[in-house]
Amino acid sequence: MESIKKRNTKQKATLLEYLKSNSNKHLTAEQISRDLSSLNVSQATVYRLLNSLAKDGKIRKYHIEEKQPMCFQYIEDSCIAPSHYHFICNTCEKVFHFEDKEVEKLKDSLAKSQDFFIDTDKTVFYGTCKKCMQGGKK
Amino acid sequence: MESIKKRNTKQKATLLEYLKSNSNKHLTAEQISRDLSSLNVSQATVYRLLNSLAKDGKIRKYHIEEKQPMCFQYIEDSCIAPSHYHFICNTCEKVFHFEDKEVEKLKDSLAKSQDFFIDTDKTVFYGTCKKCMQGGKK
DNA sequence: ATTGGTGCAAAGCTTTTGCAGTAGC
DNA sequence: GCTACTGCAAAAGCTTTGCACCAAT
Repeated sequence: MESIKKRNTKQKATLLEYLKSNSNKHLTAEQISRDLSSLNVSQATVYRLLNSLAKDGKIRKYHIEEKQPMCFQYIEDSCIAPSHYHFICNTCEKVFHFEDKEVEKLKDSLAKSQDFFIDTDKTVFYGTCKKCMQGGKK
Repeated sequence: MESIKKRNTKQKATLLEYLKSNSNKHLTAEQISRDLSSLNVSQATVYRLLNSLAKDGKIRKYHIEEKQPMCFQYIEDSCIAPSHYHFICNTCEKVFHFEDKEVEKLKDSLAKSQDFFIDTDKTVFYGTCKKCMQGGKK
């Protein structure tokens, strides 16, 4: 099935390098495109590459609450069994990293009872962080 | 702050009735608009009402598939704690609904250890379903 | 030399908005 | 009678796509 041979282009290399060095951020396609336009990567190519990489599991593609645009983030090569998970606060939109053994339990439970194999690297938890819960802003 | 007095219009009543009788489904704005067009509710009004109701917490607004359109669902007056969660298979992209007590445990655990209050309505689990796991990926 | 990738601009889709008319209170 | 709400259509915002050219293998 994997008959289509992919080529290594400068644009792809540029994008990957950019994503790797910004792997701690959540970037929109528009943001990425803006930053790469000076490096000779067109907007259309950015979109095409992002979709392609997401399909290959090289980057993560997701929505951050309410806002329309998709966000992308590079997935580290090394972490096959990620030791941490992601949580995004709906209010302040900050991204938190956490570790919790209950996540693994949930994973096992679902594998048994539902036959779902959760990819915790792609799953992002949404909710409210302590600060926003207390501050109680909009 | 709540100084703006809201009016009860026929359009709003029509939409709410429609959403209530379809509270088990995940509806896109486009779908809703299509169904209500014959009942004299315009598309613009549907969008305005959906946003308004979501802001008031009467309905739930979220992205389910990777695809663009937002989905909406009526929030039952009685049930504050929804009983099911969502899981999307990365391979076949189907959406699954499931119930699992471990999710609640995880929620409690994180509330205690991390001070994160997970909104399981908005959190979508990603992974691979049984069928795709067996069938081998595309 | 093949043929996948790229750039450009146009098209596509979903959602929002300006404005004038309408209807709720 | 106010003025929030609605309908219409136009506009906006994000993403995809057709086509001709370019470049990786």
